[in-house]
Amino acid sequence: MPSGRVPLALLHERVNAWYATEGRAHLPWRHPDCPPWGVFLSEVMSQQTPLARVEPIWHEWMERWPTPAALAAAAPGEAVRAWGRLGYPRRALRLHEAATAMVERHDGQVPRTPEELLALPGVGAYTAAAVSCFAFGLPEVVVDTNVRRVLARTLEGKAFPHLTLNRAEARLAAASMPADRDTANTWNVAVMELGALVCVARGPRCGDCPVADLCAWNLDGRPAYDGPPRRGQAWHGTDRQVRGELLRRLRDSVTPLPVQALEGSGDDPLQVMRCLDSLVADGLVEPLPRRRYRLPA
DNA sequence: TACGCGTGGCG
DNA sequence: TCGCCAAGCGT
Repeated sequence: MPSGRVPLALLHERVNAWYATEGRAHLPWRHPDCPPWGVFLSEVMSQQTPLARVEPIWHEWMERWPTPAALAAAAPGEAVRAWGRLGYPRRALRLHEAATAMVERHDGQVPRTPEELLALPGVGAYTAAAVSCFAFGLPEVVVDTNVRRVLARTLEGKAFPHLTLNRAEARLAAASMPADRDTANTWNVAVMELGALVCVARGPRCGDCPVADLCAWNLDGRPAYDGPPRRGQAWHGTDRQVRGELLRRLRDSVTPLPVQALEGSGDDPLQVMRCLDSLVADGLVEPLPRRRYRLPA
């Protein structure tokens, strides 16, 4: 439960002022001339992915596919190939599908409202709100992992939020929004940035924080996290690893690969074939006659 | 609601 | 070293 003791107006003022001087204004999708399509791309690419890895891929995509129509005209497999090692490659496929939907339903434009954005593949509550706000200036409630952590600490005095975003937390985020539209738009990006640069998960830099003297967690002596265990993500020997290796081989080949060239993608042959089937089912891989495979044309 | 989904860097 | 974490989404 929020303490109700943190003065929100002061919180907004401090965080927004901090962002004006310390925020990464050089990020290309934050440039005033960046089109909504560039913002849209950056948001999908940034899902569960550090920005440092996103930036070079973003530049390549914007040069190659500067509009939704340009991407929609390409083969989906080319989007998967250009995705490189960004991770979660289904996002590349969904971007291609979203671009197609923009051409068919939105006159080739990125839609403006959260409702329209939510209807696009690969767009959830966070991305819809972020694009509405950052590309079009609508004061939506933008809640990502950074915002959740900052609010958990400053308002609730906890080291980390719950494992999953629940209704009470969404209410808290909405209630913590500035009433003024311009202030709200800056707040959305500024509080995210504070979580990304200062109020980080491990080793928070409270000495550099503009609201350390208001933060319930800091004022309470930064008590350790005492909630349920935060489950890690298995990797070695998992389907994820095998799928990643299969896709890496297919990305690196200009021509279709025979199944023999893919068999060594894991230690368990049955697992490799199961993963290959799952990639086909996901639309990330296209099967050809004579047991050959390629990225979808 | 809980889980599966890539990849790589950092403490 | 190795587990944790990163501008989440779909089922």
